[in-house]
Amino acid sequence: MTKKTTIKDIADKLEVSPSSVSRALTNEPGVSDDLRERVFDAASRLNYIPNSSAKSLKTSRSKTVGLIVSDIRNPFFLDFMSGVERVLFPREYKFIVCNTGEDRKKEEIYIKWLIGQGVEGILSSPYQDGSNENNALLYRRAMKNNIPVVFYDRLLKEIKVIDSVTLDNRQAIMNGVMYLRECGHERIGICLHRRGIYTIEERYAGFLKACEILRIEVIEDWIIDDATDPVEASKRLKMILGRAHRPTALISTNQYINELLLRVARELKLSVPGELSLMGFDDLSLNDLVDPPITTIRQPVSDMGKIAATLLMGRIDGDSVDRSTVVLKAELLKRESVSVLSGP
Amino acid sequence: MTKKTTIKDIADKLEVSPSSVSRALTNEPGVSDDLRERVFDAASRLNYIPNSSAKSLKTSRSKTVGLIVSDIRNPFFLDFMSGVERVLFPREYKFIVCNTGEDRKKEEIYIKWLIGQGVEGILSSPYQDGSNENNALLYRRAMKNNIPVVFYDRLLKEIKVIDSVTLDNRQAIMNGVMYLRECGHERIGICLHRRGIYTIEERYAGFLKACEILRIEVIEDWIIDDATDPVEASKRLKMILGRAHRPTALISTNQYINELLLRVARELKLSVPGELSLMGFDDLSLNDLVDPPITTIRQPVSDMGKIAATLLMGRIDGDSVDRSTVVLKAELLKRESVSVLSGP
DNA sequence: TTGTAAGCGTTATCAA
DNA sequence: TTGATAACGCTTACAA
Repeated sequence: MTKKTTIKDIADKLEVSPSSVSRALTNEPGVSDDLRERVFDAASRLNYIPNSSAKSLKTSRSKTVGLIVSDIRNPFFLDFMSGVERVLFPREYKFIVCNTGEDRKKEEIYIKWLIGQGVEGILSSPYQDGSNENNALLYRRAMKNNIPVVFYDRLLKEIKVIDSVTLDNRQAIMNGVMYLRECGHERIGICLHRRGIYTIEERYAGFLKACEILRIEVIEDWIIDDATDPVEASKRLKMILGRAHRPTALISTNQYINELLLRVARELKLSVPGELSLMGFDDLSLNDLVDPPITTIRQPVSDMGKIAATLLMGRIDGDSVDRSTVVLKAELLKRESVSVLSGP
Repeated sequence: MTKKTTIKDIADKLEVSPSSVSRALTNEPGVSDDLRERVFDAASRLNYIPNSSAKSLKTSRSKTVGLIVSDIRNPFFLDFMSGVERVLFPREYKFIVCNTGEDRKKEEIYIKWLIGQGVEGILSSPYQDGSNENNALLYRRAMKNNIPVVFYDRLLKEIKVIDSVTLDNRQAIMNGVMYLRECGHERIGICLHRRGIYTIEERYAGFLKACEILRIEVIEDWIIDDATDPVEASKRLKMILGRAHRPTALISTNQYINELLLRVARELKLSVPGELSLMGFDDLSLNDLVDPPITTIRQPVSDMGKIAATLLMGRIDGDSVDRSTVVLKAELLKRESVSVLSGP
């Protein structure tokens, strides 16, 4: 095991002072070209790698941001992260991924750790459960400590000072319901992933609103309000679909549910869309290779990532514009899992 | 903007020395229960968050590891990361995700940055292109600096001292080819994602080996050796499949290719598996909802993550056992995209 | 049990 | 243009 090279090693080797080496390395003015060159040369020969702990301790700038994700297994984050990375990397910012797994405590641990790490900003999809428990306090504290936060995908309603990028979830579902209505569907159910989560609540609200406008009767029983346990959710779904009076169309609220719905339909040997229409949420490229290709509400996820990262970079650069709340539009990909009903 | 609370603030408030506060906070012995309690109390009232830069500068332990991934958009990493996270989080280790996007230069930048960050270990799926360019030197340097490295998914052949977890890629493809042979297929093509990549080369070698053993003729023309550009690859595939003498079965080497193959078959209106059999690689849960459900070679990805992380933790704890090279077995999920050919 | 002081690797201020 | 020195926030001998 060799010791790591430090500025001091370079200084000793060149018989100059550490401060000159530092100046040379950071491209500060006030170093002769000759010395600068010799420093760079020695640095590369000695395999010098700057110690970011020391650097960030001294300058309190770490070129690092935190990315808090609610569930890393959700394909959503693949696209989101790649959007984020595309804006961060060219600016030499790195990001630390923190997976909270929808656990408030974990989120808390991570926020504190990120602040302690000296990140210059935080991108977060915050957690909030049915009982309104959340980490608003911690996000406020980060802001107070001059660490800008940008929320993406989800909001914390009580915080009115944090930039955000979200989807127009209500409108997205409303468009979906309207499309179903156009296709003749009046018996519509919805499968919510989990109550309390911002996006899910918004999507649910959009559903209710659309039903109201279109005078579609909302059947309590056709609303699955928790699909975190797929086995339980399947059971309920099967019960609902097993009855004579059953929905002709089901709306999903994320990619997990898309699959769940499809599987249940298969198990029940219900033909899709013949006997049951399905509308998905979140598009995976496989969704149109599925049997049948699923009509899906698609979010511009990668754009969301780029915008969130861009907002954050702006704040780090000291933009003092008003709070930005970007709301993106969803797109309805009409494929074949929704049937056109002829008569009533 | 408020200033962050430091140990010194707590010390001042309590009128004790910073060292006592430090001892209390880190649960070191030699502090009275009374003082410890008061310290914790003050820390929480002052919203104290330890500064990890200072801590890691001093102790050179950061409780952080680096995770280098070759392409963050590959669903593989979802499962892999969640496996990693499951072993790291309980041990209070965090991980920094570095996406190299199959770019040697980016990988280099990240490795250096990780070392500079003071990570205690690195999990990496290293890049190596056709011309054998890679960052072996840097990984060696990390090891020399006492930063253990564990390779997963891919290896660098010239490095014989680094722990690894990989799939038995050759056997995986060999089993696939054997299965095709059992089903009566003798005209088999393969679509490689990109030459030079360790896993792809291994899978290709497995293919050749199986063909040799089973006396299957290898038709050069039926080997797509670069599918990084899907448009180009589609064209070639269409040419091959458009001819009278064409393969009856095609093997894929990752999830991207699975989709590509399926799409091409659709465009050509070739029925699968009637006119063309398809064997996928890497399983996505959607693969069995696709039309037709795809027979797929599945890797135990999440296990790979757990094992890689466990090996790394072991090294960090100072295990000085010999190099571990864990090789995992793939599983062949027989679904419906492979037909059984009756006669010749 | 508590305090003092040095030092981790940098950068920034000031003086030479 | 260069060098000495202090400081960032923390830990850790060692002394009290």
